[in-house]
Amino acid sequence: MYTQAEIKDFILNGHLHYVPHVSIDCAIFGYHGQQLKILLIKNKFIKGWCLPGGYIKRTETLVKAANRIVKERTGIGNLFLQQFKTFGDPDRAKTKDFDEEKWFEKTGIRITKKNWLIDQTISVGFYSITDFEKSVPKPDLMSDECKWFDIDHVPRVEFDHKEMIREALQTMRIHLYHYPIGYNMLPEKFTLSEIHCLYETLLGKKLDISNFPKKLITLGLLKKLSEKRSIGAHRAPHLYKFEKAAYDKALKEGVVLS
Amino acid sequence: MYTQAEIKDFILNGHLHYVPHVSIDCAIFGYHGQQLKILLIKNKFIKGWCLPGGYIKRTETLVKAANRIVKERTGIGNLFLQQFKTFGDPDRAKTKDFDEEKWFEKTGIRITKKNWLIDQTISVGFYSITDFEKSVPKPDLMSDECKWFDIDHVPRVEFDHKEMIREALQTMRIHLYHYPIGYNMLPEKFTLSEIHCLYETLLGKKLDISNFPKKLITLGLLKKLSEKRSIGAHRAPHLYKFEKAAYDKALKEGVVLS
DNA sequence: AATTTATTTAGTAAATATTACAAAATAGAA
DNA sequence: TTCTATTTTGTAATATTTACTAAATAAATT
Repeated sequence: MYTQAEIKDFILNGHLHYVPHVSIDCAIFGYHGQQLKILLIKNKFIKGWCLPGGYIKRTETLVKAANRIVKERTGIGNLFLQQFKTFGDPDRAKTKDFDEEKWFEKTGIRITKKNWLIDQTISVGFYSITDFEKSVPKPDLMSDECKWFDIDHVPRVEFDHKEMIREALQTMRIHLYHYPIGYNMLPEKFTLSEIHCLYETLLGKKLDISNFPKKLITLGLLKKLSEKRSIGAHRAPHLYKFEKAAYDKALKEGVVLS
Repeated sequence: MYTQAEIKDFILNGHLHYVPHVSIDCAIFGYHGQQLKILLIKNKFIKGWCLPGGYIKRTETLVKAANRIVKERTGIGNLFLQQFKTFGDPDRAKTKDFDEEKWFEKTGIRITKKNWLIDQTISVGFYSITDFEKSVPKPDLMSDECKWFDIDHVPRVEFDHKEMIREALQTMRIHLYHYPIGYNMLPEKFTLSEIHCLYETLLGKKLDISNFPKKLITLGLLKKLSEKRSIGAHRAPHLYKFEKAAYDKALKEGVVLS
């Protein structure tokens, strides 16, 4: 929990430690098995849900700030992170549902028009991907809930966050098509089934189980290990790992996966 | 020309009209024939060249601000514009070469640490593409030159603008691969040679003259017109235009061109 | 120890797409 | 009419993708 003194200091003096007028919002995608989810938080003072977000410390790079925000919400550090778009419409943060009385009750402060939090803010959107089973969602200073929603059943979200989710998903899928993103989302050693399942979940479509790995192998991205994983009463799958050199080259120069 | 009074007002009161801490930088690509160029400006007070940039008016959307900036530098409005990345390293705007004396001489102001222009700024990068022959480059308030450079012979640039140029080019080429960008850069009616040449210039590589148009035609993106264009002592090429419906669908859903 | 089960993996034929090149078409100039 | 430069169509060779089949095999069951 955050103390009222902490909250008060953030509201009154935050602009000394953070860059005003700029925020970061994170579309944190979670997958597990065949389900793709997104992490949302419920702000205490407005009705709808929001993407987790925050401000940028004056000493931080953008990606470091995004990392911090994602770690605070999920408990997981050093996740794969990518910018997808920056949002800056003058009226993007308008809402009719701000509960002024509740704000005063919780913070003890009547916010003024001069406060740094009130002025127009431009938000840099990042997306990240993680196995949601490994996360421990935690609300932030201004919210009282933080949880995963199926990507097909997102509740009403505030501000321009619906557009953000759409753009994040679209960019993530284009990236997935061009770059071997998997490195950041699979354990060091994994089976062909696991990477196949990951791609199906993220892309939201079926990929032929027999043909899918061939592309990756043809491109030299995967290295077959002699180890196998024994799970269940059936042929044990080989373990693979990414071939670092080919992987980095593909990340840098781009490839085309299906 | 800008008067000293105008410059003074911008320095002292700009934060009332513009969103502080956020700027826009534009990688304006120009093509003509087989040459790809980029528009740079020479700031009066620092040594290297820079991407054209500016601040966002408090009433503007990001894309509207970018449009204004591009129009002010090139004379051309409503160009094709796309965000490519936002840059926010805390030390991104550091330079050793700021000429303080010259600044004072030109503006009559000793800039203080409290001035809105001095504080940390996060910059949203946009790229655009145009036929450079149609442009009339014009320096801005703080610069005395504005001109086109061959993409392979960019001079020393300041700040993180070298990285910006690299990122802009890379994003533009990925977009070109996924979306039929041509609509915004060709006259309404054009020949197959013209669109072929545009793609070769932007991608920086040769595309088979015979095979290239087949893809576009197969995808139903082009509509053959009965008109022809007579240029020179050889077979006159047919004119084509984009098939609006298929084009919009491709823009929305993405396709794969080569 | 043989059989069954579930799944991985290799293999392949057919369909499709790409590439490289050749040839035909044609508008205007000579 | 012939020549020139370029557009446009055609095609054979090659490569890739797709859909499907069959073999392999680890563990469970009989």
